[in-house]
Amino acid sequence: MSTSEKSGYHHGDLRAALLSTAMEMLEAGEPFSLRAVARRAGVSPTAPYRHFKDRDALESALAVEGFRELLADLGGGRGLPASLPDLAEFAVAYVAFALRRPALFRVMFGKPCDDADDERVKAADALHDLLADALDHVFPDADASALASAGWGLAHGLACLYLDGKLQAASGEEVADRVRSAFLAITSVGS
Amino acid sequence: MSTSEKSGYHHGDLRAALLSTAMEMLEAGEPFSLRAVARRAGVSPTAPYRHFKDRDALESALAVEGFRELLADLGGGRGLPASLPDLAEFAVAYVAFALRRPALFRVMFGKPCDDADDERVKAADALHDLLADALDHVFPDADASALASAGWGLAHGLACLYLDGKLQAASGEEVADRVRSAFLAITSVGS
DNA sequence: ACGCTTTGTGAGCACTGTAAACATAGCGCA
DNA sequence: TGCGCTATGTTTACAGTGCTCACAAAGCGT
Repeated sequence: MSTSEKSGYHHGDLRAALLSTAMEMLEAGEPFSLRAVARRAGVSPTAPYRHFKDRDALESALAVEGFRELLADLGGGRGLPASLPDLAEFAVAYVAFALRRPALFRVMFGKPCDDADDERVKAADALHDLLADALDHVFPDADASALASAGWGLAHGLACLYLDGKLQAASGEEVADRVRSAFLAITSVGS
Repeated sequence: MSTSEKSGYHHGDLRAALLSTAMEMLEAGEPFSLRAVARRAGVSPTAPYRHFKDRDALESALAVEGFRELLADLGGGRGLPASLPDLAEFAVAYVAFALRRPALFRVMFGKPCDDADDERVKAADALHDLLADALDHVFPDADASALASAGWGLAHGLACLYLDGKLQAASGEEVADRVRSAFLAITSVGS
C-alpha cells in the first residue's frame, strides 16, 4: 500500500517501481529496454525519463543495487576471512553470484563504469576495500593492494569465463569446486 | 585489385570488406551496427545478410579474428614461458591486449559464447590449451587444468576490471606494473 | 483559490535489426 | 554461343528502440 497504487495518473513511487520491474526482467532473463519496463510498469513509454536521465542511468542504478547485494553475499554471515581457504570461499561466492544472476552481473560489469555516477564508483570501491581488508587480515605482511587486485581479478575473471561459457562445468557444485581448486592451485605455486 | 572493386553491382569480396571495415570501426571506437558497416562499405543496408546470418554472426567472426590476434600476441616472439616471471608477462600481455583493443575485447568476451559457432568455441579452447601447456611446462607436478583456469581467470579478470575502470592506473606502464605485482603477489602467498 | 513545480502522456524523429520480394550478373552446361 | 541457375546485391517495409518536445494532470505552498 505504502509504495504503490495511489491515484491513477500519478504513480506514487514510479522510480522504485521501475527499478524493481527492471530487476525482475533482468532476473527473468528477458532482454530489457526502457520502453519495456515502462510498459510492464503500466506507464507511458517516456515516463521513465522523469526519473532517469538515460537508459544508462537506469542501468547504473541497477548496478548499484547489484553491488550492494554482491557485497552482502560476500560479507554476510561470514565475517572477515581468516585463512586461505576462507578466501577461496570468497571467490566461490563471487562466482556463484555471477552465475545466479547473470544478467545483473553483466549490467554491473558489462560496460565501462560511468565515472559520473558517484554511487556506482563508490560501490565498486567498497568491494575492492573489502577485499583489501580481508587480504590484509590474512596476510598482514604482504602488499595488500596488489593482493586485493589479484584476488578480485581472479574471482572476477573466473566469473566472466564461466558466465560466457569459455570455461565450462556441469553444475554449480562443479563450478564451486573448480574455482576453489584454481584459487588454491595458484596460491600454492610458490612451492 | 584482387580483393576489391570489380564491377559496380557485385562487390567481389564483400564478406572480407565488411569484416575489415567493422574491425576498423571497432578500433576507431565508433559504435557499430550492421547498417553502419554496410553504409561505410558502400553497400545497401541489407547486403551483409548475404554473408552473415545475424549481427551476432558478424560479431562472432570478429571475435574469432580477435582470438587469433590475442593468441599471436601471447605466443609470438615469446615461446613457451619457462618461469613464473614469464607467466606474469603472459598476464601483462593479455591485459595490454584488452586495453589496446577495448572494443574488440568486449566483442570477444562481452556476451555469452555462441555455442553454435564452432570456430569461436575452438578459438577460446585454443587459448585455454596454450595456457595449460605453458603452466604444465613451468609446473609439471601441479594440476595443470586448475592452474590454467586460475591463470586465465586472473589475467582476464584484471583485464576486465581495468577496462571497466573498476581498477585504475595512470598509464599503460602502470597497468603492466600492477598486473605483474598482482600476479607475483598471489603466486607467492603460500609462503 | 491561485499559480508553480513535479510527474505522467502523446506524437514524433532517427535509428536499429530483420524479412520478403525483386534485380543483376557471373558461371556451368546445352 | 546462348540459356538458365544461383549467388549476390537492392528495395521496401515493419516492428522495436532511445530520446526530445510540447502538452496535461495533480499536488503543494502561498
